[in-house]
Amino acid sequence: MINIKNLRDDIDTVASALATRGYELNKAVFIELEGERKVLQVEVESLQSDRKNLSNEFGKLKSEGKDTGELKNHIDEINNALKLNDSLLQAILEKMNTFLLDIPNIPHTSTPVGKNEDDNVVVRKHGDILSSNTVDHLDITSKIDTDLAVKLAGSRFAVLKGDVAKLQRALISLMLDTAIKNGYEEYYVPFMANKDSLTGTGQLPKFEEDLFKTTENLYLIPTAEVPLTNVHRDTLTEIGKLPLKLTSHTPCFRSEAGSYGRDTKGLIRQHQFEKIELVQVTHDDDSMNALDGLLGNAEEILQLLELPYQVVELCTGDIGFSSCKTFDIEVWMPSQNKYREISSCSNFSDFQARRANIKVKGENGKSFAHTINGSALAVGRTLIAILENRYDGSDTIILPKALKPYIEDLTLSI
RNA sequence: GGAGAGUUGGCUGAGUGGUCGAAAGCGCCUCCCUGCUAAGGAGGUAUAUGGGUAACUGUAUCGAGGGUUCGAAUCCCUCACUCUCCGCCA
Repeated sequence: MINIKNLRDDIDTVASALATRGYELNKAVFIELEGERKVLQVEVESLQSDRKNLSNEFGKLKSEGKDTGELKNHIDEINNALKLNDSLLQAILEKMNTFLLDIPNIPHTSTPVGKNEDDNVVVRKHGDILSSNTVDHLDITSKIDTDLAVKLAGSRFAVLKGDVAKLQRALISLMLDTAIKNGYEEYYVPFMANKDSLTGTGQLPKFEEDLFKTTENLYLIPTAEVPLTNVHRDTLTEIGKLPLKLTSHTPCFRSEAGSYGRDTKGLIRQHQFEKIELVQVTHDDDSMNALDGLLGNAEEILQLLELPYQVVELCTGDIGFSSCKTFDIEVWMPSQNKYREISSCSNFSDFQARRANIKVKGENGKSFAHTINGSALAVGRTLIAILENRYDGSDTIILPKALKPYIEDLTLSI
């Protein structure tokens, strides 16, 4: 949620910043709602004040045994006016809240201006593309079985078997241990989240259709960002204890509504996938620094796994709803002959903190924290990147040395 | 699933119709005292938000929502959550 004060103070600046990300702020609606709000709020509060004073007087008269009839009539009038104005005010406030919840974060000034992903900026490339493989991961190994998953659940699921299932487990361990080494505390969290949590991180109310909802009014988490960030919902943290660094491995569940026909084959886009998430809660001065650090933590995994990748700075038209600044990491996918997203690292500034009430206590009082997160990494995509980049036509794949502590035999049967 | 108890400020915890934004203690801040430390003394210390250039001042908030009442932390109803016991269960 953006700060309503920014809208009151300088709506034109906010509107033009939001326009760069393709959001058209309805200035007329805001100005009208704000004008009505002000008048009604002043009226309601003044009536409440009157009632309070007169009620005290009423109590006095009563205790002195004096007549209260006239006073009661007066109070009744005030109450009637109050009831009317208050219901009008509540309606306005609700409209205003809906209006505010719909507004995305304001892009950071450093975010390149652009319309869509074509305007994203490649920041750096790492690792040489050595593979000349053109074979897709499903054709490389029968140990990723999507037909079987259709029987068990439906499309956009996968069954992993034998060595490939074991590889996934090894990757998870490597990623978690690397995160812990980099100072993140490991969490095991619920894979379902309530409405408050999902509103806190920004998935609700606007993106409910992207989520799986259970019969118990809980939602399956679309990313560990949700539980990890909400660990600190409604908390006040001493500035000296920042940054808070959390990590968790969880499955992620996404309905992929509206992505029909995209990436229908293989592990790229699934209803369920494993991910290691990094989350940081920082002071507002420090969040861009922290984002760089977190991005480096994610890149480290790709370097350990010897996978070629590039870092892309997303433009204003492509950053997510809650983000003010995002770097994507894209890994080389030989069968597609292009880089594909394997991590997305974002600074949310105080957007989530404001929704989730995450505060910092410093020398100059209390302020909203800044939250940052990123994947390190999406495990399914990492797995197929390893298979595809290391496939040489034989019936085995030699795994990168970094996995040695987690898998006894680096020669994988496919 | 059955029965019961509970939800008050950063924390513990009092408070059954008005003078309660709320006792007390802890914690925290400032000052005093004491050669350090510990102990002691005085004062201060919730959040959100409106109006105002400001000084200042209004309002709301005792889990959430509704009701009764001139007036609700307090009475009534609904809901959420937490805990205990029983049952079931990995």
